[in-house]
Amino acid sequence: MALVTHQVQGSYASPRPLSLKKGIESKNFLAAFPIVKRTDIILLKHRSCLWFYAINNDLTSACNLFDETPNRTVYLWNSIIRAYAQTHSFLDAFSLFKQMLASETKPDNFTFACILRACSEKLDLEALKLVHGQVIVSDLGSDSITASALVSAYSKLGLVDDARMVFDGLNRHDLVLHNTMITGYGSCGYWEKALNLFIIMRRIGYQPDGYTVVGLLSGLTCSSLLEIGQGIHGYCLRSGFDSNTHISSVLVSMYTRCGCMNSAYKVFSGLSHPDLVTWSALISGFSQSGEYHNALIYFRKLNSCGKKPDSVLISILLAVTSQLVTLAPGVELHGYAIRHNLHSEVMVSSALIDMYSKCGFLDLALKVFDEMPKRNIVSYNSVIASFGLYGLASEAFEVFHEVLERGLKPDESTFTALLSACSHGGLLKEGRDVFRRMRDDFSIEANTEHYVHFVKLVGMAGELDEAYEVVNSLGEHVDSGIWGALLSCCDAHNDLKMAEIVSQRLLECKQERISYKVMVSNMLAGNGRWDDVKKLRDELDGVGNRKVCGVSWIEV
DNA sequence: GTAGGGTTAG
Repeated sequence: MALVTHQVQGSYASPRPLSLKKGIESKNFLAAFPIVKRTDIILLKHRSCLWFYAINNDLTSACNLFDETPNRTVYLWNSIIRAYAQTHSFLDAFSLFKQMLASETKPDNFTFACILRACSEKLDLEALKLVHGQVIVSDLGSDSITASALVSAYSKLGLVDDARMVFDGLNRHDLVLHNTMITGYGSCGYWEKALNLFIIMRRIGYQPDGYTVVGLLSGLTCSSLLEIGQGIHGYCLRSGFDSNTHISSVLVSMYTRCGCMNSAYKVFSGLSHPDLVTWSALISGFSQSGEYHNALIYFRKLNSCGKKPDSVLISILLAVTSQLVTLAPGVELHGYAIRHNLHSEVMVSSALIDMYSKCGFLDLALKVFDEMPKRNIVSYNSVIASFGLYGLASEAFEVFHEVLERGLKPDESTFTALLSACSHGGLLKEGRDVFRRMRDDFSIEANTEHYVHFVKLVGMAGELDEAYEVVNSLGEHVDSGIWGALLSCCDAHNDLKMAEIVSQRLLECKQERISYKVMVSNMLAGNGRWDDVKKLRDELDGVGNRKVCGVSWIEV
């Protein structure tokens, strides 16, 4: 009772009992008990019962027992805080932590580890900084358990430099700290830094374990890093890690990202008992490499093994069905999600919005969006993209304003969706404004997709010189897709002169593509420049691409 | 105290 009457301070509410996600069956209770040999039976009884209640979805009893315990040890505080944190009742966990700070019992390194994890899971940087301050006040800044929790928390919030500062502030680094820092680098995309730290770790004499290889593998995201991934895979085989499903899933995922589906499949088929995550990694791999039918085939195989999809796999499959523009399986998945109470999960709903809008049912997509109990930036992005897809740019902007009103932070995809909407809707002024605000107000640097949409927007509006200047300002290493966008604008406006300039630039950048040549060839033909068409035809002949030479080829 | 699959971006 007393626990519920604790003061509400700041935004932290009083703890309330909630069900635990992963309860342990009662029958395992006795087997899991430690052997009792010593004195403080009452305390031990409280401690054990509290633990028993906590793991059996009975936080009310756990709370009551906690309140009744006269001398609350650190262990007891940690147990109850952990119980709330594990059910994602973060406000309750924080509230208890504050009460603990005010009590006679001071938090130890395990309390901080638990509360720091809660900060990162809640993506609460403000709380993380406050707790970090408390760590220093408590003189636990050099403790390896607290430090690894800090490194992990900062990394999960994308603040890998802050994580490194914590790491560097320690005199001695154990294996877990190295692993945590390597994982931080890997998950933030700094594969080189991860490898450098790995090399240092090896020099010190640490033997890499499963956590180390997972951390390293997670940083390998493109085909140029395939060789490094293969090297790490070799190490896994030599170390006998290949039967570990965690590591296998990461290997499948790494090979997929590196564009090597054959190797991904080999890793998967080498497992005698792949679990749901490994199956999902494979199916996602097929989806990402455009093998949508294989994705569905392996989903059926998974079903025949008696395994049932969870919300992640449903989201993957919905993305597959939206790519295939096949409504029926998408609706079936929606039904399955409803029956298993997964339809309200943000990830599933966002994938449903995308699926319905791509299959031509914007109204159903909006219905899913309206009924979502919780939304995040991805769900907003999905609905902005949906409006854009249907040419409803002003509606897309309305949703964008709602994002800002709700205090959500727009990301790269938000601006891709908005610029795409402007491009489809021909909103030149608004598009220019968004492109500027993205950098000035939201500190997001334009990526290839942003430029493709922006160049198309400006170019299609007839401002070809401006569009050219935008692409030209990007220098030599500009993605050919951006030049391609400009070329299609030249085609739309039949500006052959500009198209030839663009072709020349593509040639200089060694980024010529057959499709671009075909486009220029068609434009030349349209303008009666048959000699130039023939020249292009000969070039294409030379590389065996005569068949792709489009309309102009037939007319020649 | 550290690890797996992830929905949006034509």
